[in-house]
Amino acid sequence: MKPKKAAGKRAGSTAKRAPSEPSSNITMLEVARLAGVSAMTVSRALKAESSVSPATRARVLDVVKETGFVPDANARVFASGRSGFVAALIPSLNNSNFADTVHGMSSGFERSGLQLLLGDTSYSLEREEHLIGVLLQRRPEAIVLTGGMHTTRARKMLASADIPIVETWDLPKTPLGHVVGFSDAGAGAAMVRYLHDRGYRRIGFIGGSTNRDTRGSERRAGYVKAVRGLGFPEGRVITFGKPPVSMEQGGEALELMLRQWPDVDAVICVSDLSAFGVLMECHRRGIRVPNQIAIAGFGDFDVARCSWPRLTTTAVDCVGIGARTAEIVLSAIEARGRRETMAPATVVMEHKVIARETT
Amino acid sequence: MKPKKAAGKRAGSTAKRAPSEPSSNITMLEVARLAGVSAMTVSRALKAESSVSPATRARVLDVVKETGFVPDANARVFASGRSGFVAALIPSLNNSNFADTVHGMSSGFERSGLQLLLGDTSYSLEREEHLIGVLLQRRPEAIVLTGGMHTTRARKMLASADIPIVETWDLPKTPLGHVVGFSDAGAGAAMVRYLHDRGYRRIGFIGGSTNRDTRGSERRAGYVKAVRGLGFPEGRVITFGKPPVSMEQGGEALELMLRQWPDVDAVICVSDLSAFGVLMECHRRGIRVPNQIAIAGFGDFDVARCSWPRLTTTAVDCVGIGARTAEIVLSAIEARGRRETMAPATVVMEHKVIARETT
DNA sequence: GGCCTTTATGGTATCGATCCCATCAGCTTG
DNA sequence: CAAGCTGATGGGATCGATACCATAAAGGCC
Repeated sequence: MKPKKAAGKRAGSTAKRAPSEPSSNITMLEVARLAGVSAMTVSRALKAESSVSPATRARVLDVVKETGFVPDANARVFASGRSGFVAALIPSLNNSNFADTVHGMSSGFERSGLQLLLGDTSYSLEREEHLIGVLLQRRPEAIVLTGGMHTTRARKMLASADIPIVETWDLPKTPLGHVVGFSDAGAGAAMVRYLHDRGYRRIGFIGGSTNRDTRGSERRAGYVKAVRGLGFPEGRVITFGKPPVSMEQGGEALELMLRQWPDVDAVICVSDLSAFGVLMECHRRGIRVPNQIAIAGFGDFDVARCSWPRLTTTAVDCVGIGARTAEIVLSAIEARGRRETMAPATVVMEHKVIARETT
Repeated sequence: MKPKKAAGKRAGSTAKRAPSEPSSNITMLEVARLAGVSAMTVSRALKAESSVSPATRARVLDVVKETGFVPDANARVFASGRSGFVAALIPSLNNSNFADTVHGMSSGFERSGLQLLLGDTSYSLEREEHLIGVLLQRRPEAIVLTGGMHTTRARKMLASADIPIVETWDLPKTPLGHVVGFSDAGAGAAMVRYLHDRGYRRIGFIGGSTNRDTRGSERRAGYVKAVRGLGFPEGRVITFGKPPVSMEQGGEALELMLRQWPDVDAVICVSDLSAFGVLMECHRRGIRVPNQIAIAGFGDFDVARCSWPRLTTTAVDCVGIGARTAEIVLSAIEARGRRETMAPATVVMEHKVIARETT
């Protein structure tokens, strides 16, 4: 009744497996048997740099090819203690900026064999907390977060997970670990200064109505501070819609802006998407851009580079954020392999105003 | 020397673990010991619907909370034979249409506890093949592909994996399993007919220069066939750039189109992105849209809905593709749980022309 | 040629949770 | 009140690959 491991036929054990067990039941032991070696040797033959004689390796790889054996990563993880996963949480997959960062990361992990385990928080801290709980069960070797705002429980879970953490896009005041980000407030302020230099004086801001998007709120805060610094006591801020603010909402926000401050001569938008919405709405209303109103966005999306007229925006190296994050994760994991702990790194990325035709 | 499982102190075993082993070493057995029950009871207490007395469950959950115990999904997978993963391969994360489909899927899986394991093929069949090999090692319970084109080796791997397969977005002639897609050729043809009905006669097509994007090629094929059907022997096709064709490339393609066929009165673009590029280029050149040239896109991206003038396009329910795919995957997995095999399903989604201001 | 080092390989325990089966207490039922 | 049933719980085996250690074989050196 008890098929021990030495048994050649393993079919008997399938009766005890879960219903979803695939019928193709080729294991490393089976491959080993067919190649006339031990399971250990098969394991080594499948690793690139381990010590197996060329003849043995060839024989094993032949059998692997014949049988179509695919090693079970779950068993590997279980035995080796290394999951090969890096968990990454982003506010939205459907955002070119974050997609670029994901791309930068995944390119960076390509050679190391690490695999991204993605989670989409929909800009919600509760969803982030939930996803952290779920993803940590997979025992990722590191975790990458977007932003520096997290629930208390999330922070607790992250702390006890005891893995390298990278917070991206923001520059949190009390980082959980490593940081690769930039100053949104600085970006907001820089755009105000740029517009002021170009002669604009009645500068408004259009953004989301809640603080769900902390990066957007920071940009707004930077705007407000800069405007005050220039001697205009009051910011002309229109907050509209739940983040992320869409193109359409940008157009609607312009309506509100013009009603409240008809004399506005420049509008900074929380992202290029809303800026584009504003621009198109201006076309519809026959408002000349930039003569009557100047428009600036954020993010240097394709649509900003290609619109007519081309949108002035703030560019951040989104792919670079991902690439730097991957580098840090790799170093941290490597350090851990040497039983060392990598000192928390903070990488501040640049943001720069890209002056185009709308200002 | 051999600490058997009955031993209370488990610290001795850590010396044998891999270097990356987290120091927080709380296992289910540890929780069980602290709660004064068996590991099995802890396991049951953590599952919602299993038979544990309320008192015991409460005691166990208390200990879980205190210790911050996070169950190891890898061990669970290993013991239960169910990975809880569904692998999904998409051509590009940085595409609103595919991101929508991913969103539809992940919403559909939300309640079942299945987790998406995403791979980005960059429109490359070789990368797809590679990713299939990598992802299958994680023993996903189902795999979702985009399109019906796959390498021979990929097909072989998928067949021997013996899990439910869903091909999305296309309608492959020889499906690997289930299908949730629509007819790109039909969409291309429908747009030609629509433009013809509106009185346009010299209709051109702008798309990518290779067949990497099979969906784009299908749309083009549908266009060519429809144009011939209307009695115009030659299509006016500009192929430009490697897919996915960007906004900027759309503008450049217009240049080529006008040089080769200056009399073109309508342009169908392989996607809204290139259509938008064409539209903006028209603005730059002072070409009136739709009076001098009509423009149609594909995909009903935000930018089409919001541009000035608004872009005529073909809408497909991208989120719906994901949602239906999730339903099918869930049914197939459930059927497999009953040791049945679900008959291959084919869901044909609708596509419809959204007439707007550019035509 | 004997001794030591290096290389190739096998044996065995092990990771942590779950499955199957056994058991036992407390109830119901005729 | 015995027999049968249901619900709660524990025991032990198990999933598949890898770490560690042992050992055999091959080669180098004086």
